[in-house]
Amino acid sequence: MAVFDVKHVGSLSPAVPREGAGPSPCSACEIRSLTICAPLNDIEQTQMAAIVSTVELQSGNPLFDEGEPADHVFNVTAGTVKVYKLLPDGRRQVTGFLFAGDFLGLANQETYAYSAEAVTLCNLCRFPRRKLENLMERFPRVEQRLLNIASNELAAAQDQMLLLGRKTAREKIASFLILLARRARQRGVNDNPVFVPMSRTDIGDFLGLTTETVSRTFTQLKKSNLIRLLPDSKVELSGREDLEEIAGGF
Amino acid sequence: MAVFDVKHVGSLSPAVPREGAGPSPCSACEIRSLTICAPLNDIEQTQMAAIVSTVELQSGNPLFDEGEPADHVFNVTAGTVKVYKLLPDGRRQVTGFLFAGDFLGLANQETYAYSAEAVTLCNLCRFPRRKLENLMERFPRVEQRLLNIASNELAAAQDQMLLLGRKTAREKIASFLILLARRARQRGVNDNPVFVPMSRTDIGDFLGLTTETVSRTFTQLKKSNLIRLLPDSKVELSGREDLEEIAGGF
DNA sequence: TTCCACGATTGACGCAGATCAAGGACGCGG
DNA sequence: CCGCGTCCTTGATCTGCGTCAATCGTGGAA
Repeated sequence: MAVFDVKHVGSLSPAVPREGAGPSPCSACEIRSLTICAPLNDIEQTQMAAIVSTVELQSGNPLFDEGEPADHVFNVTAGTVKVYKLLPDGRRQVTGFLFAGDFLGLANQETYAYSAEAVTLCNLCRFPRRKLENLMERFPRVEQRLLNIASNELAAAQDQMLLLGRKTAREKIASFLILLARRARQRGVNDNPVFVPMSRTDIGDFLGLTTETVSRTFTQLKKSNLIRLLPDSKVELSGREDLEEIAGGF
Repeated sequence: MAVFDVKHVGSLSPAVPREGAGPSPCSACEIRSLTICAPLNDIEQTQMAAIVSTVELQSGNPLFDEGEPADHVFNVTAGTVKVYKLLPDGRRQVTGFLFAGDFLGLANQETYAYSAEAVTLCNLCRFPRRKLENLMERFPRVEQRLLNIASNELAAAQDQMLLLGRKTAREKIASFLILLARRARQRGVNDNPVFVPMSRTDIGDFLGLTTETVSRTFTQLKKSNLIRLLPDSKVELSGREDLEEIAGGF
């Protein structure tokens, strides 16, 4: 059973003809500067468009699971995705949340090293890995971009290790809120109040805490007048300076 | 004050002439297959040799500190290096231990995102970052190799997040010993008993534990007859199967 | 509107690992 | 050979967070 819909948008793809004969939708992509496509010129972009399809994923549905053949890589264009790893007994570690512009699926083994699942309704661009690799041989700038992305992710992973290994629950939650705000700002989205679409359980699994501790810590920060919990999963960072301080200057 | 010695070994470097007129020392490099130099042909290797210098670093000395201009990248050729990040109050998270063949210094900001320090007496190859970047433009295989390395590090970082966020002290220590053994085997080094050159404090800072807990957990594994502590920082993995089981199949 | 299911919150209690505090082992310099 | 510093180990105690258990709030279905 397919849990997501796929549309082929590439001009070379016969599957689902797009309307009209205009330029590929990629040329109108509003978040291109955030994506793997950022460094492409018009000609290169056309060739990328030829191998891309789009995926819509309902909240809670898996994109892929750890251990599956890593046949595709993705770029999130809308919504929020979580990626996570599991221990044999079911303990979960969310290793990241991905937003519009973020890339995922990088794997140099033949299988995905982690699972990915939609936190909200999502749209993604999907690239067959083989075809993207061929394209990279011809367009080294894509490879450079990918290396750049990987370097950034590595730096973020190290920050996260510092958080997981050495920060208290209060520091973890403060860091998390500041992180979400920064990522929102990067995307040009309102960063205060910040949109927090994921559940307490997901937040706990990201920060190495339980849902109860996440909830209690939110309450505690609320009582300290550092945050306010607003409707629609929004959190106002009332004391952003203090939160940054608590987060430990990362 | 310089805390490490540098020798220029490149044939184009006038600094310290090497003996004789033979091929560059890189051609005799015994661990090339593990390094960034693995994919190079003879011509490319000569050009890499032209920009490399070697560094010897005494145990305990810093290679670079977080925040310094990231002017060089390195390949460890002998010994063990630790990389770590600090919180403002001094809490430390060791994000990795590096052995012969491992690459470090990748940064797309202008400064290092972490500090690096010798755990044992070390030898490293040092490449000026600018020059390596120029070389990468001409030899895409180096860039591919670097992307490959970054992907591997990313996968390792995700494993480590799972460990830090969700494993118990016993599981962490078991995972750590198995990790060291696997890395030793990769290098073609004896993996049982495994050489554990780093201090209990360093291990604790890597696993998100205190030195006391590390020590107690070693004792506990010893009493369970899963390991034996041998002289010269060696640990025999007497119950390797069980350790793998405890580690949680990573 | 009511009912139901699921996530969030709060409380009571327990425990894994941190903290505080002594020793012990070992290597190194004199 | 001794003295000293550093790292390791072990013990006693403490505590932050996990666990277990209700209860609350909310949104969607009928």
